[in-house]
Amino acid sequence: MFGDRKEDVPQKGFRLARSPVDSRRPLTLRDVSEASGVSEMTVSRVLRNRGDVSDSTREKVLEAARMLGYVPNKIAGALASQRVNLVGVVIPSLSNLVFPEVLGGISAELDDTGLQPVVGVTAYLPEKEETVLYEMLSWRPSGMIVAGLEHSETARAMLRNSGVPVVEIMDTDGEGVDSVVGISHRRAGRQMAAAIVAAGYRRIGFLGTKMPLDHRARKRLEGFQEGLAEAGLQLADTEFYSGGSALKKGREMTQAILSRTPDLDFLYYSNDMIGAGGLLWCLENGYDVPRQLGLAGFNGVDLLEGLPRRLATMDSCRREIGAKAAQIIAGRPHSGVIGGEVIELTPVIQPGDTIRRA
Amino acid sequence: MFGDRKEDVPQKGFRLARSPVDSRRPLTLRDVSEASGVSEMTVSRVLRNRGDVSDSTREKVLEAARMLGYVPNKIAGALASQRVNLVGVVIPSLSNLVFPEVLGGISAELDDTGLQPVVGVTAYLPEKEETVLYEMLSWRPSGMIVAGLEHSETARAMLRNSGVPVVEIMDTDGEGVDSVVGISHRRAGRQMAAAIVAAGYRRIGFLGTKMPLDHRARKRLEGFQEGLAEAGLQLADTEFYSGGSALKKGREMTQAILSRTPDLDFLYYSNDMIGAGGLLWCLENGYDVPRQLGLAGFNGVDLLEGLPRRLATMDSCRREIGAKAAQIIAGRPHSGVIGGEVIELTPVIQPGDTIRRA
DNA sequence: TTCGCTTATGTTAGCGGTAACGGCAGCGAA
DNA sequence: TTCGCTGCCGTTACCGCTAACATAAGCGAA
Repeated sequence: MFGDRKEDVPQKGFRLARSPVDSRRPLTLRDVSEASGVSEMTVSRVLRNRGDVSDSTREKVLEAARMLGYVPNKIAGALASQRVNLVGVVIPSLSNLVFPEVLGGISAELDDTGLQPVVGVTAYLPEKEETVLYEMLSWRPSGMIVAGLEHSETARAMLRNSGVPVVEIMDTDGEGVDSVVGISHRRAGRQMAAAIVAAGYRRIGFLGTKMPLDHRARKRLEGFQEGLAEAGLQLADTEFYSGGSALKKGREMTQAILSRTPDLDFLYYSNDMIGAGGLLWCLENGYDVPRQLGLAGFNGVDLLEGLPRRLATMDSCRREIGAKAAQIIAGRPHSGVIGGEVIELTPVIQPGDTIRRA
Repeated sequence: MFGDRKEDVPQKGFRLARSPVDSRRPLTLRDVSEASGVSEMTVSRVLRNRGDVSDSTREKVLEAARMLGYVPNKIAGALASQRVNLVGVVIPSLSNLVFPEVLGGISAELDDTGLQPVVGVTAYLPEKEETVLYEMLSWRPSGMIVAGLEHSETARAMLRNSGVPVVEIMDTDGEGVDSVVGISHRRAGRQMAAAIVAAGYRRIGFLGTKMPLDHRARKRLEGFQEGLAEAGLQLADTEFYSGGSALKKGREMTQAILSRTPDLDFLYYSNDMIGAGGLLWCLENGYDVPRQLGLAGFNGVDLLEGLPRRLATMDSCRREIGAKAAQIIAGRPHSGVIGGEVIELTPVIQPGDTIRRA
């Protein structure tokens, strides 16, 4: 009553600037506690809805907090409680459309768990991935969801030592650090090869973006080749490109490969976007799709629905992968080190209108 | 020498579990300091590259940190230093393609400032925006970049009281809380109207997504109508839709509006994606574009490059907006409350091939 | 030699919260 | 009345790190 301890005793440095009139001083629990006449601890309890507090006190505190416009400091809270409600999500790109969808699945699943995703983008660069992981782990998140299984040894070590649950997503062809949720791209490639061969196509070309670090695309191609090999076939031609508008690249590559190898009867694209470009080009240039020339992409993006003809593709279970990954993180009790689950989802071929019906 | 204080005196609760053999105990500065035989402060200095440390000591410390796989705890660091290297970025959606691009501009600009963007998505919902802002502000970021100027009163208050620099982006038609970087969508609409009228079109229809909360689209439409009014015209018909694949919606809406009002000679779409769908539909159905029927969209997404004909559009300066916003945040000295800048960029019409040449 | 300055390192006191525990009414049962 | 319990709230001791202030050694100049 005769004077609050601490607060009005000028201490040092910037503390001096914190005169009671200075409304720009950041608010703390103490301000709320003084305004409502209870201890900081009680305020903390009210704001976190934890422990017993009488209704009347609760009201007072909430009112004071609202009046002051108090926003709790999670930094302090996290340090004290050793709990952080963040989940790191590391993906190679945001412009690929596929990744925002995975993210959508994660967010939706996390929505009522109190956990919050924080996104980091690697641009397909291993060094960047290391930086992003380091940065994220330094915030001691409750979990990490990382795209792909291929990481530098340093990155793997960081994840392993971090003590937080890790889920590697999108790909199951390989060894994970902890849990894994995804599809087998190798198998996906084989499956598509089988379907194409079964439909009677024989002169098959592959078109992809030149991304040595897109391991999933690479595995798909490898699987595809294996699948062809089983039927005694091999790729008749391939075409790679990088950068730029995928739709446009799809056109250009298609023109290029068909003028180089005119007798191709099927084009397999490493993703739907270039596939769509290819499809548009083929239709404009009078190809009889799918009789004369079959086409297929990969991913099952819903952009395809607006195309003149539905491109054959394969769903890559993106939302579901995100959801499952989030479930694993959310379900894992705090740092209780349980073994890594591996969940392999099975993509389904959507034949569309660009592959001959059996 | 005779025994480390603290560490080997069992204290209480979980501390007991922290035996020296337990390698899963989280590492702290202390571990590194013990391993390298210097004080925690010196380790801290080395890891942050701050203050004078002899080369030999630096080496020792770095070696120890590497050996142990130590990752600094930013939570503690931030609390102690009152500095957080995070910038909150709040956008309505990730699947709109436009927003990842803004984000790209922000990231690129922030890349060598030590600052890191953290993304929050509002799904165009004001309540969700409040939650996201609250959540972000509770981490005391160095700045906030928020899409749009329309926020709930609560949200504006939070931003104002937060004491961090705020940049509202994408839109300059209205009052901002602090700084603003964007384009005038109203003016953009007028400008497009003027161009269309100048090209001789008179029976003009508008097609947009039914999103009452997409204020920028609304302002564009209002500006467009104003522009038409100046020429003594008004919209001949409109069509709205929501949800689903934008490309497909574009087709459906185009078909709908043209069968209802067949004498339209121009269709203005609220974004490029539905515009692209419309373009495909028109071409397939034998419309003579742009002679008989002109088309235009908005945004200037590079997807358009792959279309059979280049859709007329208007660049929305997305990367540049992101870059400028990031510059403001990065350039603002810590919480030095300087006045809010307003930067209005000027979008340029890209006539493409779907509007008659003057 | 002494002073003053620089360089390299350690010590102390928090940052703003929360876990854990303590204390004290109020109240029904023994 | 006494005990034990529950409901409510406060006190204390940190969480892991860094700002600010010692401290100590080395060295050239006065």
